[in-house]
Amino acid sequence: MSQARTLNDVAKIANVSPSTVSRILNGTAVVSSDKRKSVEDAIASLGYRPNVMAQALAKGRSMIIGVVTQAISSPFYGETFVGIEQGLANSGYHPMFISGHWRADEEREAVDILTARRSDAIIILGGNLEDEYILKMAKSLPIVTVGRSVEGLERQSIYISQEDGAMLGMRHLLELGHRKIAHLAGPSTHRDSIERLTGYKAALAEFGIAYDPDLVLEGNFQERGGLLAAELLLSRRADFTAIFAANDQTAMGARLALFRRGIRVPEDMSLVGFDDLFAAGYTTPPLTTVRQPGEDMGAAAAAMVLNLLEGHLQKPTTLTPSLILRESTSRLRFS
Amino acid sequence: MSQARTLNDVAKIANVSPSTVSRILNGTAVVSSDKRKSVEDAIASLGYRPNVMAQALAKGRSMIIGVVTQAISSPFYGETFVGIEQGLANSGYHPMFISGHWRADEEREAVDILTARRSDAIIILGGNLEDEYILKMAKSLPIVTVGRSVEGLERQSIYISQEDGAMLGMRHLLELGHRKIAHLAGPSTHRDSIERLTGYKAALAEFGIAYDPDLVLEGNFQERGGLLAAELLLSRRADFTAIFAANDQTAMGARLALFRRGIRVPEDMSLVGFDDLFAAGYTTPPLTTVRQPGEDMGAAAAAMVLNLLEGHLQKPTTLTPSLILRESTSRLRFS
DNA sequence: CCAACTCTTGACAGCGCTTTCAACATCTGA
DNA sequence: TCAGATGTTGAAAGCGCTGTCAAGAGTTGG
Repeated sequence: MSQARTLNDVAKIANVSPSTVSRILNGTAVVSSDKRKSVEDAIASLGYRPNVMAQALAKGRSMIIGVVTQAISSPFYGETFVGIEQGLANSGYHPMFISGHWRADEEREAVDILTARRSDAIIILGGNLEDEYILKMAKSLPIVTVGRSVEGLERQSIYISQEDGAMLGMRHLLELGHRKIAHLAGPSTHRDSIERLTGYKAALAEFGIAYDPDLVLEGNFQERGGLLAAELLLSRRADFTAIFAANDQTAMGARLALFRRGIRVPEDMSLVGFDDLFAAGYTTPPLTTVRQPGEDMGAAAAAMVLNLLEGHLQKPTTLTPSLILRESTSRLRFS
Repeated sequence: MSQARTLNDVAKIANVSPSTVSRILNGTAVVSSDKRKSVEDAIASLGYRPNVMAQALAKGRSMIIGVVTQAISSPFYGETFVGIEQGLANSGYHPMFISGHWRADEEREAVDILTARRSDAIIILGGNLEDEYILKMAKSLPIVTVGRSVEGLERQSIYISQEDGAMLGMRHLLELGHRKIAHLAGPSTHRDSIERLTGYKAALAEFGIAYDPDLVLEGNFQERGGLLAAELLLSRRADFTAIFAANDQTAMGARLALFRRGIRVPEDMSLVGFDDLFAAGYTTPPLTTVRQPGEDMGAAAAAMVLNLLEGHLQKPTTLTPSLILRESTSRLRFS
C-alpha cells in the first residue's frame, strides 16, 4: 500500500512553502506564475490529490450533505437520489445516504452518523422523525425536508400536496363514471397515506358520494401489501368498479390480484396508482397514475441546501402533482 | 449555529487530560473507574460526539467504503446496495455511493472523489473501468468488484456466471419445446450482455439448434430498449415462440410490445427475463426469470471488504444464478 | 532619494483527535 | 524495608491542511 502524497511533499519538490501550495490549490491569493508552474508540475508528477478529510478539519466544513432516506433501494426515492446527485454535481459537496427504514430510532441513528461526520447539511426524505427533533437540529445545521413538512420549517422543505394528488386521481375515476371506488391505502401511521386518504374522501364528497369505510383497506406501500389487500377486498365484495391505490407499488400488487381472478383491467376494473414510478409505464396495461416528480424534488432539495449553505433562505418550494393518463382506466360501462 | 463540543471540552469538564478521554472512547487502555465515570458524565451532559473527520486524520482511516456504482436508482443494484449497507452495519464503516453511469470517465472521476476522501476500500459494481486501472488501484487500496471480474484480481470479486444463468433460462425454454427463441440482448459493449449472449448460443448448440443472428436484437438493459427491440423484431417476423430477454427490464419492455399487438403471454409467446428484480414477481403475468441474488452479492462484497481490511484474503466468492419459475412461459403448442 | 505602499511569500498556530513516551503512584515479594 | 514490577495518567508531537501575520522585495510619487 503506497503512501498517498501530501501537500508537504508537493511543497518540497516545488521548492515553495506549503502555504503557497495551498494558495494555488484554493485560489486564495495571487501567486507568481513561475512558482505556480513548478507547483503544478510537482502536483502532476506526484499525482497528488488533496486529502479532503484534512481540508475538512482545517476549514471546518466536511463537504458532505447527509441524506437520511428510508430505503436505499426504494424505487420512488431512487429518482429523488438522482435529482440530489445531479443538483449537487460540481458543487464540491457530495451526498452520503443513510437509510432509516421508516423507523424513528433508525432515522435518529442515521442523523447521528451524519453529524458525527460533521455533514454540512442534511436532507431528510420522508420518515417518522419527530418535528421537535428536526427543529432542534435545524438550529445548528441547514436542513431540508422532502416529502414531509415540519411546522416552523416550511421554508426549508420541498413539498407536494398529497391530497391534491389524490383528488386528481379520484376525479379522473369519478369523471369516468365510477361511483364505487375502493382505496388501497398506505400504512395509517404514514402522513402521506393519511393525506391521500383525505384526498380520496374529499373527491368523493365533491361528487356527492358517501364515504364507505368498507371500501378502504390498508396496505403497506409495497406490492405485497397491495396484493393482499386487493385479494381480501375481492373476497368480500364485488360491487366496486375501480381501485385507487395509495401508490404504484400497491397498484401493481392489486393488478396481480385482479389477474389471478381473471378480472380485466381496464375493462372490468379501472386502476389508478400514485407516484408514477418509471415502471408504471410498463405494466400491463400501462398504469394511469398521479405523478410526483421525484427527480425534480431531489434537484430542488439540492438547490435549496446549496442556497442555505450560502445563507440564503428561499421561498418554500412547492411542486405539483399531475395526472398521467395511460391505459388502466376506462369509462364505466353498464353491464 | 451552535459549536459542536470537542474532546477537549469533555476533558476540561471531567478534569482529566484529553488523552484519557480518548482512551475511554477507544478502549485503548485501562482507566480508573472514577475518571471513567466523570468522563462519561461529561460526555452525556455535553452531548459530545467525536468528530469522525478528526479521528480519520489522526488514525489515517476514514472509515468510508467507497462504492462506485452505475446508477443510484438502478433496481438491480439497489438490492446490492441493501446488501452492502447491511453487511457494513455495526462495523463502523459507512458506504459512500458515487455513480459512474456506465462511462469509464465518470467512473474514474467517482474513484477520484472517493480516494480524495481517503476511502479505506472501494467496491466497484459493474462498469467499464479498464482492468489495468483497477489493478493499479488495487495495489494501494483494498478493492472488491461485483458483477465483473478483473484478471489477476479474482480473489477480490463477487462473481456470478452470466453464461450459466443464460443457459438456465434457455434450457427451460428449450425443454418446453421452443425452438425459435429470440434474444433481446443488452448493449454489446457490456460484458454481462456478451456473456449472456454466449449462454444463449451455448444452450442452442446443446439442443442442436442453429444460431440465427436475425433472432437477436440489441437493447439497452432498459424497458424502453426492450420495447423498441421487440417491436422491431415483431415487425420483421412472427415465427418465433419465445423471447429470452437480457434482463428483467428488457423483458418488461418486450411485454408491453406484445401487449400492444395482442400477443398473449405465455399462450402465444413465452418470455424469460434475467435478474429477478423485485418487480418481476408482479408483472402480468408474473415473470419467469433467472435470479441473481443482488442482496447476497452486496452482503458478500461487504464481508469481503471487511476481511480485506483486516488483511485476510478469502477464496473467490462465487454465487450461482437460479431459475425462478413463474407464469410467463408455457409448453410450446402446435397451432 | 526616501517614505509609503503594494505584492508575494514563508513561518506558525491550530482544526480535533490519537499515540508515544515518560512520570508518578502503587503494589509485590524477598 | 526497598528494588523492581505494574498500573494509571498527562504532556507533547503529529495527522494534512488552512489562514493569519509579518517580513522582504519591488513600486510609486512627491
